Parts: sequence; C-alpha cells; structure tokens
Amino acid sequence: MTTPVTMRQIAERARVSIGTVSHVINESAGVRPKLRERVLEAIRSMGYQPSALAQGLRKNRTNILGMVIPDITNPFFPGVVRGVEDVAYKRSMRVILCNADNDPAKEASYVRELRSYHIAGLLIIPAAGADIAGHLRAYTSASVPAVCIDRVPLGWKGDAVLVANADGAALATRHLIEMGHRHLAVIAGPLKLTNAEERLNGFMSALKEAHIKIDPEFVQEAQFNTESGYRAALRLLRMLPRPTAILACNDLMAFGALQAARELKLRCPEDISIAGFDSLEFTKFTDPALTSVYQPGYQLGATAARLLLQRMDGMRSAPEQILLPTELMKRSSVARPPDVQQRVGRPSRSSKVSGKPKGRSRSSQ
Amino acid sequence: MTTPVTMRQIAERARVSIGTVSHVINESAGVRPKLRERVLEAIRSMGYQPSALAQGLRKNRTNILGMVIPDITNPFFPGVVRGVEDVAYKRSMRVILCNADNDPAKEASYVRELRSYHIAGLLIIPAAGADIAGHLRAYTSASVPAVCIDRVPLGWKGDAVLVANADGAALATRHLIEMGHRHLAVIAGPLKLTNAEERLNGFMSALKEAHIKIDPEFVQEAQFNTESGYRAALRLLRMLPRPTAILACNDLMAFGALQAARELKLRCPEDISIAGFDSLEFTKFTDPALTSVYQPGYQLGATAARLLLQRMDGMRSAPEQILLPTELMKRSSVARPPDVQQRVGRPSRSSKVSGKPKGRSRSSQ
DNA sequence: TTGTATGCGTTATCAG
DNA sequence: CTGATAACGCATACAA
Repeated sequence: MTTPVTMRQIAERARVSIGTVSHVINESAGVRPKLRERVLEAIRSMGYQPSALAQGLRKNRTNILGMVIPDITNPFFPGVVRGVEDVAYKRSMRVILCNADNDPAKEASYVRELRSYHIAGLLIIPAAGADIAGHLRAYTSASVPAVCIDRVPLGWKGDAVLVANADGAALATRHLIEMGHRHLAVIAGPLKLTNAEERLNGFMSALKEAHIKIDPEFVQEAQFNTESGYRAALRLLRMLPRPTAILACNDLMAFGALQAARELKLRCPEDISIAGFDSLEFTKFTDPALTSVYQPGYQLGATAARLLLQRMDGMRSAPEQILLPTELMKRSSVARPPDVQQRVGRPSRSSKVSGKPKGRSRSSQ
Repeated sequence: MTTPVTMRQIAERARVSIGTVSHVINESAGVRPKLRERVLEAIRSMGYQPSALAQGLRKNRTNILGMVIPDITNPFFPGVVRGVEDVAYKRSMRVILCNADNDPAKEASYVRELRSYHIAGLLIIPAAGADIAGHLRAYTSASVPAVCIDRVPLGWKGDAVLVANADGAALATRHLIEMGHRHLAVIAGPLKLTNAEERLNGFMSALKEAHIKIDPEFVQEAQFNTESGYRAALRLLRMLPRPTAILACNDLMAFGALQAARELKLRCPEDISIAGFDSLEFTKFTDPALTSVYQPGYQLGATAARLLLQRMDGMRSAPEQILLPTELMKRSSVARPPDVQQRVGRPSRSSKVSGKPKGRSRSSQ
C-alpha cells in the first residue's frame, strides 16, 4: 500500500519549504547551493516524481496530446501514430490514442471529452462526413492547437498535413495507361473523405488528359477495407467487357481485388492489372507484389506533430496545409493488357490512342 | 480565447451551491427535483464537462489506463491494442499508449512516469531482458493493478494473459513432420522473451517426440522482425545440406524467410517449406499464402483489459495466468519435402522414422 | 435536502 | 534567496 511521494515530503526531508522545492525543480528562482543540494538529494533518494495531474490542474495544461484516428487496426495508421509519438516523446509529451471507428458520434464524443484532460494539442484523422470542424474550433479558440492528418473534415480551414493524393492517383493511372490499358476501373474510397475524393479526381484527370473515357460503372465506391474492396472488385470483374486494369485507392482494397481476381480464376497481372495506394510494407510479399502509390505515413504523423508543437510554442501564423509527396512504386501486379500483349511482341509505348471502347458492347454486371 | 466551464459557473447559473451541483452529478445525495432540474439544465446549456484532471487529483485515481508495448508498427500489436481499447472504452476508460521499442530503459522510464498520471491500471507487453518486474510491483503495491500481455518479465508472478506458445509451435512442427520433413530448422525470436523461448521449446519437444534430432546450427535466434528473419533464413538456406522446412517463430520473420528463399531461387513450398507464427491478416495474400499458427491478438488485449478491470473493481484473488489457445492455419507454404515428393506418389503418413540425418555430411554455412 | 469548508499536489505571487 | 499562501476544479465530510 505504497503512496506516491509528494513535494511536501521532499520539503520535510530537505528541511526547506515546499516553495523552495518547487523552485529548485523548476529553476524558477536561484536557490543557495547548500539547500539546493539537499533538495536534489531528497528527490533522488525518495524517488520523487511530480504529479502530472496536479501540474496540469495548476498550469491548466498537461503534456498530453490527444490523437483520434479511425482504427489502429488499419495497417496504414500505425505508422502515422508512431510518427507523432516519436516527435512527441522527444518533447516529453504523451499521447492518448482514440479509435473513432469512422463513427462521427464516437469521434465527436472523443474530441469533446479530450478537453477534460486539458490536453496540450489534438491530432485527428477525421471520420467521413463528420461535422467535427466546430468541435475542433472549440480547441483552437481555447488556444489549444489542433491539426488534421491525412484528410480534413468539411469546413476545416485550420492546420492540416496531407499527402498529394490527386498526384499519386494520377501517377498510377498514367502508368496504367502507358502500359497500354484503355479500359480502366477504379475502386474509390468513401467519397465523403477528402483523400478518397482527391484520389478519384487524380484518376479521372489522368484519364481525361489521355482522352480516355470511362464507363460510370467502372468507378465503384467502397470502404477502404479488404472486404469492401473484394466485393467491389467482384462487381467490376464480372462486368462484360471487363476492365483490364483496376486502381484500388488503398492497399487494403487492392488486396481484396487480388483475392477477387484469384477466385474468378483471373491471373494478375496477365488477365487483370491491379494497382494500390499506400504501398504498405506488405505489398512486396503479396502474390503478385503489388504496384502501389507510396504515401509516407510516418512522415505524415511526424510532420503533423511538429506543426502542432510549433503552434504550442506560440508560433501563430496563418493555418498551414502541408502536402507531402507521393511516389509510384512499380512492382509486379501491373502488366500490359491481354490484347496488347498478344498483338505486339515488344512493349509498344507508342502513341496515345483514342481511348474509346472500340465497339465493345457493355452489359451491366 | 474560450475557457472551459467549471462547476462554479454551473452553480451560479443554477443559483445553487457548488456542492449541490456536485451532488446532482454524482448522485451523492438526494436533491430537490426543482433544483436538480435547474442544475441539469445549466449543465446542458453551458456544455459543462468535469475536469478529468481535478477529479483525478481529488480521487487520487484517473480513468486512464497506461499501455506500454514494444512498437505499434509491428503488425501483431495493433490488434492487441484495439482489444484493450474496446473493453476500456465500454468502461469509459482511456488509454495512453507508449512505444518502448524493446528498449528496457525507455520501458522503465515509461512505466515510472505513468504513475504520475495516477493511472487506473497498467497493461504491458514487456521488452526483452528488462528487470521491470520491480517497477510493476510498485504499482500493485500501490493497489493499481498491472497485467502483462503476451509475455512476462523475469520474476513476474502477477497477472498475465498469454497464448499457448509451446502448443502452437508444436502444432506447426508436428505438421511439418507429418508432411515428411526430417530436416527442420527454426528461426526463434529473442530468447530472452518468454514467448520466444516457449515457442522454441514447443518446436524442440515436437521434434523429440518424433525422435528427430536437430543440428544446433539449424536453430537460429533472430529479432522478430522481417529483416532479421531474412538474414537468419539466408544463413539457414546456404547450409549444406540445407533444411527442407523452416519454422519461423513469428510471421514477420517468416516473410523475411520467404524473401530469402526467393532470392536464392528456391521455390516455396516445392524446395523449402516455411511456417510462421501469428497468422496475421496478410498471410493469406503472401506468395505463397503462409501456413502459420494463429494467435488471437485482439482477444489477448481484450482479456487482459477485462482482467485489469476486475482487479480495479477490487476482485483481489490470487494472480491469474490466463492462457489463450493457438491454432494452426494450414495454407500453401508447406508441402512435402523434395525427396519424399519424388519418392512416394501418395502422401505417406506412415511410420515415424528415426530422424537421423542419413549419413549426409554437414558443413557449416 | 442544501451549503460550507477542506484538501488533493502543484505553481506562482508576494512578503520577508 | 526563502517561506507562506492562494488558487487550479472537484469531491466529500460535516454543519445547518
């Protein structure tokens, strides 16, 4: 039944006042070396540790960062979390992690509740369609900074660290096109998410710049998880004529697509090319290794945390929207489409053909 | 520059004393309906939320759980974390997550520091070789419960939730043996970790019960990560004669082994069988799909959190060591060894042959 | 049933 | 330089 040692006990042991103890700890005033040494010795020998609670109450600010994410179980997020933790740690800040499960209500309740811990700042990967921006402003207007990561909620004009989603998607799409694909499909994320929307935009604009038209049915909205990607891919792959390439807007959905293709006895990449987005660690082990757009998850988190720390330090300038670059990682899940493969012996990187579906009839799934 | 609303303001608004407000909130005393309603209304309209800090300070206990793990980036851990978060959430407890990076010093400092938050309980996946047991006892002796997950530190006799590591490893090993393998190798985790040790023991005892001897060089100690598993596999696969099957004691190392085999132009499972441990979500997408021992990560976390909650509720009985079962998931990375494959047309599950290497000479890598 | 007062462990202000 | 002392926001024992 041990009880934590307090400043009062240190003061008694060192035969000084409690105020003096505070002074040597915080160096808030010069203290005569003699006393100072006694205090330090007492702290050491008694294993004193200040109560973060009392400090927080008194200073009206803790060294806790709140972080709310959709789900740590989604393999893209651990890297982000680790990024913020690492830079937070160096500043001796700790983080309370909250999984909002893409549930706007749960998210809002977390965001609200975190205020009661007097957190020093809030990092959030917002859920779909949440009108959380107001809650977030409640923080900033109480001068505790908040920064959004990966995407922003409707109406948020504050700090955010994002990746070049449209660029990345366009990169992948252009690659598909250069490989000869003309019948491209896309499995988009939940379009209420800004990042999902941006990726779809990137895909579309790459198509447009190559003058390729797309059947509306070839854009499928899904849920950023494997199961949902699997079902979307199944729908896509059962269409006739079917697409020769699919861009899945995250790797989890791409994995689902891989699985769907396999079940339909379609070989990847011979029969169907598949590209993903995230370039998770695992993409190099999949069968086939997944071509995917890399986005720097760890950097995303680390950068956001650094920005937050700056704000905490009083660096108050206009809100920043930092954009981190993406990069296309070419692996084995993308190849030339079947017909082109048969027609030309060597890769024909030749002309940008008009992408009109050449008279192939189309029936809905 | 908003400032959070306090009980005092609620009291003023409802024209009652601060004590009365507290009473209606905590139902610590009957309050006349009239007043009660006024207070509730004030709370609602002003958006009052009690300060977790002040509460914690006063009650000397917060609703925060401390959780220290090696690294959230290791794909086995997110599930565990999620498990504890989910059960904690239902009891309106929040969790501070700490990545100790398998660094005993960092771990110890986290464990020590978490006390200053007056956490309600501590969940820990201990690092290798840390003499953290003492620090942990500091908690229990202050009557804040601590439970170890997945492994226990040296000398810890308190609560723990573990999986049947030895069983699982034996399961996988027996499967390898039944498939006809007689030259088995193992990539063990850091043997200072109890779970790594138990898995190795399971492997060894399965070998023993089949009367198979193993060359000491065929047991390689590695680090539970891909890179380390890769290097260990490389060492193993360059030995002559080389093993026909490898049990990697976690999936990350198995992925590394897969990669090593690929680089050495060895086909898996035709030339070399590989089994893992964890059965991560991704194992079904690898090339080939990885045979692996499933351990219930989410359940591990959830069970540990429930045990912790019980202790918090004063359920003080003898320390429990809960053991969760493991299960062998057979996929495609294990097949009959090359020679057996050639020799017999049909699977020969026949006799347990003496496992002596039949006069094959052995040279160190 | 309601109000008052005290203290949780700190920090910070202000005399001495 | 050092020591009292007053908050911080809340819970609770006790008084009214």
